[in-house]
Amino acid sequence: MRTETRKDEIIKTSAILFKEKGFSAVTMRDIAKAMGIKAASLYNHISSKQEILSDIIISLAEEFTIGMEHIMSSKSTNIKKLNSIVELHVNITSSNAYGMASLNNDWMHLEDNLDYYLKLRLDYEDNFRQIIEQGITNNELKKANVDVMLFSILSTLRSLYIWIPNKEDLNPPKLAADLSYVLLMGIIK
Amino acid sequence: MRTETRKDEIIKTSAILFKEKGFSAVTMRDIAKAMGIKAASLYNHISSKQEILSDIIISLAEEFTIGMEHIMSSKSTNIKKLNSIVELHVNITSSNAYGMASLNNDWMHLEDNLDYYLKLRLDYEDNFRQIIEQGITNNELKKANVDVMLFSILSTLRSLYIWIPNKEDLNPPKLAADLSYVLLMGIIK
DNA sequence: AAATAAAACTAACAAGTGTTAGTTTTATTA
DNA sequence: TAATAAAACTAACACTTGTTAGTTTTATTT
Repeated sequence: MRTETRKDEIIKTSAILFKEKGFSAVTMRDIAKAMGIKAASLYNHISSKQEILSDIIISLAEEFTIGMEHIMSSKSTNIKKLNSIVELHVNITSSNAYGMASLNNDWMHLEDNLDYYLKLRLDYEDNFRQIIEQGITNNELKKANVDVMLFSILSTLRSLYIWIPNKEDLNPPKLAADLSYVLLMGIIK
Repeated sequence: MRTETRKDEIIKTSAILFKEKGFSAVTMRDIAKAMGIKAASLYNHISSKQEILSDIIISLAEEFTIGMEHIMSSKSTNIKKLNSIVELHVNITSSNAYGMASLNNDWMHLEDNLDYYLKLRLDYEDNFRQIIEQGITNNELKKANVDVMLFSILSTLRSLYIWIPNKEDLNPPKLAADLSYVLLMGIIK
């Protein structure tokens, strides 16, 4: 179990601040103050403000990519795959809700890693769409507008970071189950 | 039909830039350059950068409030009310997708109007929740987790601004119908 | 205890920030 | 056409930004 470095603490603290005000509105002096040190001292551990953002976002994007690869290579029904995607989002978001805010809102401020991030995101969405399409082909899913289905589920999952920190008594498996139910079965009786 | 003032143009241009990079990352010089003038000239029409943001967000928030008031006072079924909410979001978002980005991502940078905005948002959510609860009471809706239902629908509707500008051939009534179907009926056959 | 490494500090920089004051140009009205 | 109003301009301000250089303090290792 890797012990937490000072750099990890900086990234964690930054993520909290980034979620509150966004990357651009948080200064190095804000981050330093939150850690009880001076801004210049941060540079003993990180090389730039940009690196902090990049670390937060890319590590999360790669977590999603790995999770999706597992799901794609599994031999389950498409509905079960959708359930797994919901679980993936709930799990990642509940262990790092602050970082998810940056992933969602500040990805455009990536510099060196912007193209890489965009590729990971596009691949993820393509896999997601494929699962839905196969679900329709296999008569598991309704023959409705694929893009609307994809957009609707994905935007709910992407917004989880707004919601999760407020649930004090968070039970990830239960939340995933409730969410899957509503997203897949709808709300009409 | 009110003709567009220079101030309106500034707000429109700003909203486009705010959507791209967020309020904090856009400078008065960026806005001016996009309009082909100098930053100082903006101040003949607006009193501060803050005022631009406030105008964008508050006018939209009030549109939603008015729309919700109409829906609440109508004597339709709760399912029809939910359909109307979907339409409300699709209509407002398709006529001002750029502004919706600020409403969603930059509300925390409001100063004088922050409390007012938060009150409008809270009232809106309370009305939305009430419709869902009454729908369950009346046996129109499934007896599932109310917060999950609310969160799931609302976060999809709030994310519409990301999606709508990409649909070149946008047909708002059809989009609203497709969305309502997926959100209310689910995707499982 | 001496030597080394880690992590903080102070001081400063060059560039960029929102905004103001005062002036000139352009468009509208009398 | 003269007077007025609208909208642009230049120049500058006080402050904040990310970051660097060089130094001192604190902690770890030999």
